[in-house]
Amino acid sequence: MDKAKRKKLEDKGWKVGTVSEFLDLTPEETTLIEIKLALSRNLKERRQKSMTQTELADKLHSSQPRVANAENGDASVSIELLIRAMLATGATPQEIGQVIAQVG
Amino acid sequence: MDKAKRKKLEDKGWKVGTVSEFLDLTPEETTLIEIKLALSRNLKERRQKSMTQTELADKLHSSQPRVANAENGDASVSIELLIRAMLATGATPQEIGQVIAQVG
DNA sequence: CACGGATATATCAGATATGATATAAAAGAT
DNA sequence: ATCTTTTATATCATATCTGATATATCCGTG
Repeated sequence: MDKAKRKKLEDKGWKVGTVSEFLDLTPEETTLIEIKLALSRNLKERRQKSMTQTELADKLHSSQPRVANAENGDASVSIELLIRAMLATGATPQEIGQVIAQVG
Repeated sequence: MDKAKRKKLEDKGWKVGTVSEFLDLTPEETTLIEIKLALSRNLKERRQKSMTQTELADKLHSSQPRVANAENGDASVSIELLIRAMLATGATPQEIGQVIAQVG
C-alpha cells in the first residue's frame, strides 16, 4: 500500500499503525476494511441522489454528524450502521450484496 | 409472522416484543434481522465443513461460546462479527455478498 | 463579500458488543 | 454405559459504538 493511501486510512481512524503493525494486517482484516469503505462510498452516492445528511439521519434515528462519519468511512462506524443507512436510502439486500461482492 | 417463528426470534434475544411492538418493526428493521440470520445460517454451514467452533474462535481471536452465539443467530452478535467469522472460514466478499443478496 | 444551507470535526455519557470464563448439555467414539 | 469431544447457555468486566450536542468549515447564491 502506498503512503498516501495509508495516510488516508489513518486519518479516518483506522489503526493501520506503523509499518510493522501494518504488515500484520491479515488479508481478512484488509478485506473487512475494504468492505466498509465500499459501503461508505456507495452510501454517499445513494444518499446524495435523494436527500440531505440530516434527512437521512432522521430516517435512521441517528444524527447528521454520524451520517457524515459513515459516508467518510470513519473507523468508528460499524458495518451494521452502514447497512442500516443503506436500507434507509431504499437500498435492497440485492444492491447491498452487490456492493460487498464487488470488493476484492 | 406465525407464532412459532416469532418465538424462535425472541428466544435468540430479538426484541420482537408484543404484537403491537412487532407491528412497529419497519421493513428495514425486518430486513436487517433477516440479513443477520442468513449470515448466521451460512456461517454454520461453512464452518462445519472444515473446522470446530473452537478452531474458528482461535482464528477469529474470539471464543467458542461467541462462535456458538453467532451461528445461532443470537441478537447480541453484530453483523461485523458475522462477516469477520465468514472471512475466517475462507469466504470471499463475493460469497458474502451472495448470501446478503439472497435475502428478501 | 455576506448570508444560509449543507457537511465536517470534536467531545461525551450511555448503550451495546466484546472476549473470557465457568459450566451444562449433546453428540460421538470405544 | 463411560469417556471425550463438541456445542450451548450464563455471567461478567471492559472495549467499542451509539446518538446528541456544539461548533467549525465548506459551498452556492444574492
